[in-house]
Amino acid sequence: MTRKPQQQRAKATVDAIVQAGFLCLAKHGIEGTTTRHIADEAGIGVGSLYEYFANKQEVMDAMYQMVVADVVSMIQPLTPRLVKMEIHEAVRTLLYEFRELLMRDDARYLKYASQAVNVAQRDNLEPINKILNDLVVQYVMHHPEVMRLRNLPVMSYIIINGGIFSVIRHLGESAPMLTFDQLAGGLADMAKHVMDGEMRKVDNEQ
Amino acid sequence: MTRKPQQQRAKATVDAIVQAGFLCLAKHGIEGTTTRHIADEAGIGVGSLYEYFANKQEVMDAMYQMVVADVVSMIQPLTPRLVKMEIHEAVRTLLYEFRELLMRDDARYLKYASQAVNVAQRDNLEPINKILNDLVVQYVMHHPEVMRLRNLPVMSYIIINGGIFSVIRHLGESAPMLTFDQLAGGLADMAKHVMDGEMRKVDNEQ
Amino acid sequence: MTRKPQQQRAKATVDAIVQAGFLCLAKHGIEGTTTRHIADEAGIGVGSLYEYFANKQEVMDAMYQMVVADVVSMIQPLTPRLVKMEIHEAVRTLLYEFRELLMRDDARYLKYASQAVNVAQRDNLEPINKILNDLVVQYVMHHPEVMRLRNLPVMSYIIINGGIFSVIRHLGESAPMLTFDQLAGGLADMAKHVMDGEMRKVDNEQ
Amino acid sequence: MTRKPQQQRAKATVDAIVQAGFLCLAKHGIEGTTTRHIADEAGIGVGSLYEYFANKQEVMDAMYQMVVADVVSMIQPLTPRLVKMEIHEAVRTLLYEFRELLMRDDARYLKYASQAVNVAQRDNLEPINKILNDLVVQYVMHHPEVMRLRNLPVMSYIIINGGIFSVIRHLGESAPMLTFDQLAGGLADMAKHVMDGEMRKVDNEQ
DNA sequence: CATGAATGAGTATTCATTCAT
DNA sequence: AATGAATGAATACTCATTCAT
Repeated sequence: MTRKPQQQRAKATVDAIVQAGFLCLAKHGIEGTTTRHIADEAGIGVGSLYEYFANKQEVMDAMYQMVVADVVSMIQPLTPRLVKMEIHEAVRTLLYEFRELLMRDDARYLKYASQAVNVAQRDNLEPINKILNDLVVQYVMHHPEVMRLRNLPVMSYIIINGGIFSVIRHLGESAPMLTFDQLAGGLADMAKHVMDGEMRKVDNEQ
Repeated sequence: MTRKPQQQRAKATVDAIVQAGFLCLAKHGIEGTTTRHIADEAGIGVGSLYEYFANKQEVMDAMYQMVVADVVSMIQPLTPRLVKMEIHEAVRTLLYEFRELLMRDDARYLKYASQAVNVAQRDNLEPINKILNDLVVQYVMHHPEVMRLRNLPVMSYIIINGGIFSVIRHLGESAPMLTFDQLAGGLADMAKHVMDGEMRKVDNEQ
Repeated sequence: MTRKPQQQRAKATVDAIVQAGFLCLAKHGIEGTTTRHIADEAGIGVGSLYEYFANKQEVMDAMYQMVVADVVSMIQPLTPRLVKMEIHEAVRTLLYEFRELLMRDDARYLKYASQAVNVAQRDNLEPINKILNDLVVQYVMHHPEVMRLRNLPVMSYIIINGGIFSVIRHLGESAPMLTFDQLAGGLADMAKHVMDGEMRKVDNEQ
Repeated sequence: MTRKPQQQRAKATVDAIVQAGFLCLAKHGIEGTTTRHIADEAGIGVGSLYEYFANKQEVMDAMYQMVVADVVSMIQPLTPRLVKMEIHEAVRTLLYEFRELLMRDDARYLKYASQAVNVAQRDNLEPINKILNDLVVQYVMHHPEVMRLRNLPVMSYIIINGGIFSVIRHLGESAPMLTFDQLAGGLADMAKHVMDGEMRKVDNEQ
């Protein structure tokens, strides 16, 4: 029977397990990670793991929640600053922060993301989508001229998804042909060009 | 010891196994796919599978080879036509063909791509990278004005990777908020904007 | 990952597995012995076997170690008495003790020895060789006249190896033409004759 | 259905299979030898193997028969010469011939003997026992004084079995401490000593 | 006669999960 | 609360044997 951790010690244990989960994933890959690995890495017995998580999947889920939460809490405090920036700088800033998050703690999250199966399937990327949408919305509110673009949702979708994947792929490359700065700059340029181009298109239509 | 299929019957068996591999992957997911599943689906005994493939991974590899080969042989004959098109139309055309390939046979390849772990890691996406590079190179040769862009490699990288992932993600969504046409159009627009924008930038620099 | 048995219960399990190993070898022969046989015979689940032994071979190795240890701890306490005996009696005594060990627990060790492949190859019969050499050395020290024999190493080799194999072979015969007493007496006589004969030879050479 | 080889070609095939059996045993060991290995080595298809042998065991049996036959046909023509020799020389000669047989064809028979499980059990070593008994009987007939020994059967048993095993063990040692010549000489000396000693005993008893 | 393709019962081994202490 | 011992269903893979061609 899973218990809600009520004491201080219990909370620490739960956390240790999730941390251990990331470490194991990085070490042994997703298929090579066993509950025993995780328990050992967390410095507890297997039995104890099952005191706090009903099964292995729940540990994975907790890891996922943590990734999502951390992405959200990276973007949230950043938003006020981002929305005031010009698009080019905003994109670059966000990407650099994103990279920092992915590389933190021995690239824990990058490795997680690279391993994570079914990326395409998960419909519960929602919180991240939501915060990104918020960001877009607020950005638009600070830059009223953008509001005229009809294509905004499509373009956001592409830039966001394409950007995320390009960065993950790039960071995982053993012999990258581009520097990260080139990539970030390129994505930022692209966003700028798209905005300018779309704007111009709207102007011409009228 | 793996045997090379010498008789007609044997060739058919090998093929049936790879086909069954795709089916099983779609049905049970990558972790849920067992050698017995594959053998059953192929209508053969487990032993027969091992007559032609040294282990499970080799079946997976054969599937991968087939995907790569099919992508290549989709793009190759298309190239002459694409290079003559204007960028916007070229991108849209390519994306529609790509979708057709992904959705073929009950979305066999789409499901494969969605499942494929470590997509980011695989450095042996090479044949596909190569054919896409060829396409870019030939496109440039037919559109000399593009040659002036310094940013070409970066932009190709982003559009290609971002585009592939956006499409896969979109096709896998159960409740997409965009139509495929919107997505393809968006990517095409984006490519156009980037080209125009970069061009303008180069012009201004001079 | 193999675990070291820490609790009392675990130690008993490890022992039960090794015991079961001998039983299975006797019942099904070396090729017919499966890990499941052993686990069943030990009254445990297969998984438990693998908690303490990395693989089947390790169980076999543990059995081997036990045989070696038991042979050694049969001879060791016997040595002081043997070295004081006359050669004929010493050989007979040792052989009878050896038989007792081989026949113990339903001839567990005899059956093991009969099955043991590559007996000839194993260079790690060492502990047994060592204790036997010790025995010879100590025997010589108590019987200084023997020291004159040049041939000692050769003769020991022959008597020891030939004796061991003759006894194993004899005990395994379904319809032996000799009694064990005849065999043991014969080996003892032989040792005596060899000693006397070699001694005489040395005398004549001088 | 197994067929008796009636044609010339068929006989050659049967022989090739048995030869291949020895080769495989030497290469892969007894547990690593598969019917496919044997068929491949013999240069035929698996199916063909089963045309001549009902199952794998029959191939092994044929190998065994061949070993036995070869041992017998080594000793048989040698017997007339051996019986005329003095005991010491007879033993040495026989052992050297035995070694030659064991080492022939890349130590094929030695490896077979080292691998052969259950050596001790097989009661059908008979043909070899018989020819050796014949040898002893004929030897006695040529050396009438030996007939007085009561212990003859026991001593033969020990010398023969002990001798065979000592030689096999010695030839298989990677770092032997004795030369073969020392071993053979030692066994010959031993036989001589035993005969002399027993003779003397009989003399004293009278 | 010859073959090699097909087979599937059988084997070693793993690992998430349970539970007695 | 914590643990580690026990478990057994599940999995990848092997190989003697059969049989259609």
